[in-house]
Amino acid sequence: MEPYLEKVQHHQLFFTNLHRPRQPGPPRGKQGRRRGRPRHPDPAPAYRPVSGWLQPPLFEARRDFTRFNRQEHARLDNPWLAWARHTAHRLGEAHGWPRGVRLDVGRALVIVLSGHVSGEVVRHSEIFPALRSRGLSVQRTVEVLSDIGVFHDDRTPSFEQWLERKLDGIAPGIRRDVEHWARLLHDGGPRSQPRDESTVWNYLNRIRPVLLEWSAQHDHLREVTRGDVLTELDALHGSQRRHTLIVLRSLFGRAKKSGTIFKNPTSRIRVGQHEYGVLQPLEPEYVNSSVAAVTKPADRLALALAAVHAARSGAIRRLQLDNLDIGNRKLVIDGRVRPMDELTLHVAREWLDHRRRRWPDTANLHLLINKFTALGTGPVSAVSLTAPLRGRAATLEQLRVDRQLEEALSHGPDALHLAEVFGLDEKTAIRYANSARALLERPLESNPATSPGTRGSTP
DNA sequence: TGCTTGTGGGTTATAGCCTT
DNA sequence: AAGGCTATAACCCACAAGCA
Repeated sequence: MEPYLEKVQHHQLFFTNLHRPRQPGPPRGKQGRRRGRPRHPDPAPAYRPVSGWLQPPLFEARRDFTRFNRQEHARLDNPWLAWARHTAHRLGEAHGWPRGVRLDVGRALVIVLSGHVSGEVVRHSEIFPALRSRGLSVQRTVEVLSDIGVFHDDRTPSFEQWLERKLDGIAPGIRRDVEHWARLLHDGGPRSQPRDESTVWNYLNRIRPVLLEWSAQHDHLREVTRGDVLTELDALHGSQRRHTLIVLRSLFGRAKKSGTIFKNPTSRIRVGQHEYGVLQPLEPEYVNSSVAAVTKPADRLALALAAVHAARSGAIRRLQLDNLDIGNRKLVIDGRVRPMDELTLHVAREWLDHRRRRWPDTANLHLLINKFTALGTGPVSAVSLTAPLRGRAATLEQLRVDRQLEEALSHGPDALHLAEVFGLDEKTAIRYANSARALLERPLESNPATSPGTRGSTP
């Protein structure tokens, strides 16, 4: 055993009792949350907390690691540094960090921990400028520091910064209720589940123009009348109107519950049923253009999964290695077992070969990984999956819709069959079946303007 | 070991559609 | 009716690779 390990193990005991962060914090909704990254300007980078926070000791001066000089300041015998290097080695092995990353983390730890003494914590704001200017990975270093329990994350959560920006300009009396409502949506409460962050973004963005307008006329939500709400709604159409009403209902419902308003001005205003158009099949040339656009093994596999198995991009990202059973030619997508066809089998083999060659040591169990996620254990981001088909008519989602429609057309418009094959909700399956029926009745009529395939793009 | 650099891919914000 | 998911664009970070 290397000499420093003995010291270090002593410290480990000390540490586990005193400084190791508590178990991961309260459950916050769905898995696969993204960890935000610092955003410029540097001094107050944003992030989303993932686990318990350590409180920093009071009155501790902020250190300036940017002046660190290896010759002058390195103290390689510091036991904390030794323990951290040992931990980095362990984490690196476990996650298959490439040589470059391991060396970088090693250098970063020397900078941060050479002068470290017991009881101190290392703040994100202290190390970020020093490591960034030297091109060292802040994220991997933070992983090691967190593991040995000396890291304090002092970044402001990105949600807070976002909320502050969005509440700006709203009259104080209204703002109080809106802020309370938004926080409750985000964090959850005694009788309220925490919502997905994107839901909160959507909600507040949707009604912000309305709130700004009301801020000019009213001081408090209490003064908003049913007439005010109707006026706002009259200016909107379609899904804009639907959503605005739904969100206002959510806001006023909360305000009523907490007693800040007496009467809910949105009650008994009908949202109305959403009219769905007939789903249109994709033109073959759109599909061909997308197929031609994907050249990398991972993208080809994603395309096959969407186009053949009607998998949603979220489901593709979540796929684990053991969801793929090459031997038995089976595939498990979101819990549904599907037989694997020739094409999928082929691109899957291609990808697995590539994956093995490029990241032989990765500890990530997800089927699809990239150079970032190979170092950790999370899924790839949504963007990385959808980017190759950006700007094309046949996106992953469109290919998926097309596949389901095709099944309905070739197998007959049978909702039960669709629900079974693709695991669709009954209502959704009926919608596909209806579209198929409409298309079968008038197969020659096709209007590209209403086709979902043309959404957001100019072919 | 340390420095520079190109770029693949990540984050954020927003609108619209899909699912339950 | 409510909530969640996806596509997209702008912006920019982190990694890999090359070199000294």
